[in-house]
Amino acid sequence: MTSATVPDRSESRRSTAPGSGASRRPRARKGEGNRLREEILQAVAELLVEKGNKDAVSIRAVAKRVGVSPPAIYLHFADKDELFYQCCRGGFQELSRRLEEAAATAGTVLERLEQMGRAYIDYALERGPQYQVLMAGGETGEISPELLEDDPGLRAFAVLVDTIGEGIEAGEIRTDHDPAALAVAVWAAVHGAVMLLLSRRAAEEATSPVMPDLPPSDATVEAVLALVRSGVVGGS
Amino acid sequence: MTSATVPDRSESRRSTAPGSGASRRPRARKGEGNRLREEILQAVAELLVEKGNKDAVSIRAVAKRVGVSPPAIYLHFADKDELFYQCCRGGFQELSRRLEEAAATAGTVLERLEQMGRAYIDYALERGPQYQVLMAGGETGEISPELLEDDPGLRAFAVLVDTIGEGIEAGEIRTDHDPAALAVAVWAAVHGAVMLLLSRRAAEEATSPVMPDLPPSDATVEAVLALVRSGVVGGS
DNA sequence: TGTACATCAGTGAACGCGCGTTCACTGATGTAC
DNA sequence: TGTACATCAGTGAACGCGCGTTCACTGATGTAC
Repeated sequence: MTSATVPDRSESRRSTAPGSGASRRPRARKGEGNRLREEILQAVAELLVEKGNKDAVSIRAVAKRVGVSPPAIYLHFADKDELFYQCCRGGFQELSRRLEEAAATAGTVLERLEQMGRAYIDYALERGPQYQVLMAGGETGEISPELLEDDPGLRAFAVLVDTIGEGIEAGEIRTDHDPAALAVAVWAAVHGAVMLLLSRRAAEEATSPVMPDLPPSDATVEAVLALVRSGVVGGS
Repeated sequence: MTSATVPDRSESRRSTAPGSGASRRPRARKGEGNRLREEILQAVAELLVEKGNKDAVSIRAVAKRVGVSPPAIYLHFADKDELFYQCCRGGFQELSRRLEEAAATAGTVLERLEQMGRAYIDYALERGPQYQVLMAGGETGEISPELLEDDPGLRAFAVLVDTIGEGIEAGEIRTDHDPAALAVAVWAAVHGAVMLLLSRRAAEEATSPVMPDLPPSDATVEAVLALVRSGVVGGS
C-alpha cells in the first residue's frame, strides 16, 4: 500500500539489460506476488491520466510500463474490464475517505457541505481520467456482482444523503424536495463542474478547443459552490 | 434536409440483391451526392445512440448501416474525426436553436433560465451519446480551425451568459460573481445532471450498475432546477 | 549439508480479429458535336 | 437522332497495425527428506 514499491533487495539489476528500452523488473520472491499487482494498478492510473481515455490504454501498454510481459497481467486480473474497475475502485476508496473526513468536521451543515464539495472537486481534478472512468459506468463492462457489493462510490453517496438529511432536520436546508433528490442535484453540480474543467483541460492539450473561454478554475469552483448553497438568486 | 430521403425514382431495386444481408442502396444521380452525406451523418447519430461510445462506432459499421462500402465515406469526410465532429456539430445546431427559442420567451429572467434548463436537459437526454461525444472535447481529435470558428456550442453558451447578465441588470440574480463564472456554474449543474442520468441509463443497460439508486428522472430534474434557482437553502 | 522435487512468477510466440485508410478500377449518368 | 467522351459516385481488394487473450514453456525459489 505504500507508494515506495521500489524493490530494495534487488541484488544485481540484471546485467543483460544494458539500458536500451524499458528495463525488465526483477522477479518477485515467492510470497510477493501482490507487489506486481499494486504496480500494475499504479501503472493503469498513470496511463489513464496520460491518455485520458480507457480505450486508449491497452493492456500491452500497461505491461510495458510495469516492465513485464502482457500475459503477466492475467496472473492478477481476469480481464481488462476487471483491471480497470479495480484501479478505479481504489481511487474511489480514497475519495470516500476524504468525503467522510470532510463530513466529520465541526461547523454547520452548510459549512460541512461546502467542505465536502471542495474535497470532491479537488480529488476529481487530481485524478482526472481515473475519476471519469468509474463515472462512465456503462463502460465498466462485466464485473462480478460480489465485487460491486460494497462499492466505495455508493458509500460516498450515502454520506452525502445523510448530511443533507441532517441539514433538513436542523432547518438549514429546504424541505420541498426529497433528500435523495437534493443530494443528486448537489452531486450533479459538482460532478458537472469537474467534467467541464476536465474537458477544458483535455481540449487545451488536444489543440481542438471546442470549449468556450471559461473563467479560471478557482473562480468556477467558487461559483459552483455558491450556486449549490443559494442558487443564482443568492442571499444567505 | 427533409427526413424522407427514401429514393422515389429507384426504377428497379436491383434484382441481384435478393434480400440476404443489408441491401445495397441505389446509386445517387449526378447532382445528388449530398444525399449520401446526410444519410451517413444520420447513421452515425443512430450508432452513437446504440453503442454509447465513439470508439465503439467504426467507419465500417457506419458504411454498412447506410448500405455502402467503407471507402464511400471518404468521398464526403476527410477522416473519422471530421465525420464525428460534423455529426455532433449538427446536433449542437439544434440545441443552440432550442436554447435561443427558450431564451426568447416572455417572463422574468428566472423563468426564462428555467425554460432554458429544461430545454437543455430534454435535448441532451434525447440525443444521449451524441451529446456526450461533443462534450468529451478532447476526443474530437484534429479538426480544421475554420470549422471551429463559429461552433454552435459556443453560441449556445453565449446565450446563457447574456441571459444571466440581463438578470444581474434586472436585480434578479446575485452580483457576487462574474456573469461568466455564474453561467459556467449553471451549465455545470445541468450538464452534471444530464451526465448522471445518462450514466444511470447506461448502467442499467450494461448490467454493471455501479450507480446509487437515483430518484426518478423527473424528480432529479426538478431538484436540479430548484438548486440552480435558489440552492440547497431554498427560499425564493 | 546435499539433492530431488513441487511450486510459483513469470515469458515468448502466436491466434484471430476488426480497425482506418488507400488504390486502382468500374460503370452509370450526363454532355458536346 | 447517334455517338464519343468526360465526369461522377461509387466498389473490391488489400495494406499494415495494434489489440485482447491463450498456450505451452522456463527457470528461480523454496521444501522434504
